Amino acid sequence: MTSIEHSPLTRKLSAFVALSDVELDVLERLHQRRRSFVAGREMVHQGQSARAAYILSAGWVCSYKLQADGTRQIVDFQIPGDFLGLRSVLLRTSDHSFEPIVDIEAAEVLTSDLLEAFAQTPRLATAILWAASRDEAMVVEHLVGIGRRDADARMAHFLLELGSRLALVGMGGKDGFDCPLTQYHLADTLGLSAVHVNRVLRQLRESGLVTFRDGHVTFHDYGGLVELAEFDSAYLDQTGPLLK
Amino acid sequence: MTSIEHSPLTRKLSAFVALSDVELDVLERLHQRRRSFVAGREMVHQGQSARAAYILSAGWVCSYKLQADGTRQIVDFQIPGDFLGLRSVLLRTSDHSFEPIVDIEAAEVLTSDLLEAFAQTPRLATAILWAASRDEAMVVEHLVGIGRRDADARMAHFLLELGSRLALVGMGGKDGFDCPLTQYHLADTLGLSAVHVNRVLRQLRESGLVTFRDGHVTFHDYGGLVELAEFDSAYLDQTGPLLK
DNA sequence: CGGCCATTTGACACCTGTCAATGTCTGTGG
DNA sequence: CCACAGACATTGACAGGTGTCAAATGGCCG
Repeated sequence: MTSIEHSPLTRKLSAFVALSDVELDVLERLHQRRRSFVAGREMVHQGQSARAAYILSAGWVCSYKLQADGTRQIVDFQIPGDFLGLRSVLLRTSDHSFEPIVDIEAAEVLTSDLLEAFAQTPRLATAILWAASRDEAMVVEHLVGIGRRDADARMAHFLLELGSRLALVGMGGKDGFDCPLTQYHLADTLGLSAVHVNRVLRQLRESGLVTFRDGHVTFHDYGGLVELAEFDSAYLDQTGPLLK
Repeated sequence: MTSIEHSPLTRKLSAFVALSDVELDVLERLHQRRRSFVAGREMVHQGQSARAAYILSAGWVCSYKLQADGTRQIVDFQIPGDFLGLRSVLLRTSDHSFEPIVDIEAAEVLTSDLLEAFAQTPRLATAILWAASRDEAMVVEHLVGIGRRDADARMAHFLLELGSRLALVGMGGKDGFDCPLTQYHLADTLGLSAVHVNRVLRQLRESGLVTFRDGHVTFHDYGGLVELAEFDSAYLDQTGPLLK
């Protein structure tokens, strides 16, 4: 049905697996229970046990961990088409907080509905688990970035990864994308101070590589960025293990 | 059967879920296909698609990613009782390499055997997935450590976490544990240089907190270390979501 | 207009990396 | 038994990347 306009999640999964009409239908039905959250107010606090998962349909969210000394480390961002708290419902775990960066729209998915959908359409289950697995690969890549790349490469890599993810749901391309993040978000993501983030951004801009300004990221020299970041999108692109 | 001596994995899972005799039996049967690997020789190279998973029964392994510039980032360690490449077989993903740190003993688990075991004993499946989920939480905590802790706290946190994990399989306690890692391993894990690792270790030793020497870690002031690292073992201890 | 927030910039300190040399131990071969 | 090579650990000197502190700028909104 509605082959005209699909949800971002559908769009993303379809890029990797050809889903049947039945599967598409089940997938769309997971989006029924719509909810909204306002920017800035924590959706889930770390340690709180999750009741449901969400499929983000509009807006950006970040997941992070707070430390006793007040600093925070952003672990990941969720953009339209991403699951939010998937693991937390399958197994209560994943002890971090979620905060909408802008006002968001999300579909609430009850554990029971999800399991039922999985039972009905195993290929859909595999596709969703593939997506979850890809999220994990991103966390690992994030770890590598913080551990072994200097600030410039880290920033470049982050922007490239974000661009690729957004492109997958039609929200950007090799020329750039809209981005509601502040430099503080970038700092908490990359393990830098906000001041240094600003310096790095200036340097990347003055090198003619990329501009981050007024809520928009513009790639001026995509190839140059890729080289600086040693960006290899294999961990994002891999066509699923399931294309049977 | 053999209620006398269980495998480390059994021991670990039993700390969180009371497994029935049937479940214990299925679990032990997963250990039938024994294999050995020698220290230093890469078991799996990143990008290579995995045929099977392993349950480590003796020895230490590390999983890491190599970068184009030759540096490496260790993502995680596997100690006895840990799964190795579990995700890689369920879904081909998790693009990193594995290397035994010492000679190891492992049980090879074919995907089919694993799925069959899961089908037979759902509670066992949940327990194993819980363990996998805990591994993920450790990666996240690792990320936080590299991003937001200074070298001293990072080292302290790492040693404490390792100690807790080992204690769970009877290989250490609050006084210390045997540890085959070199300072280079620590450096590649914590995102530091080997030289700086040495400085940090010296400082921790001279502060009377912990000694790392001759393959053994000795906690001299456990409470002090916990405070320095802001170590909160909640993400390790959480009793499963499944104790029904 | 007057706060408030994000951004920007400069000065300075310090944590950490790099380079280079030395020490220790182990295993190997003469 | 000794000489030697190789791996790991240790140390010092120095440079540089990043954090911190402080202040100025600019946009947005009540």
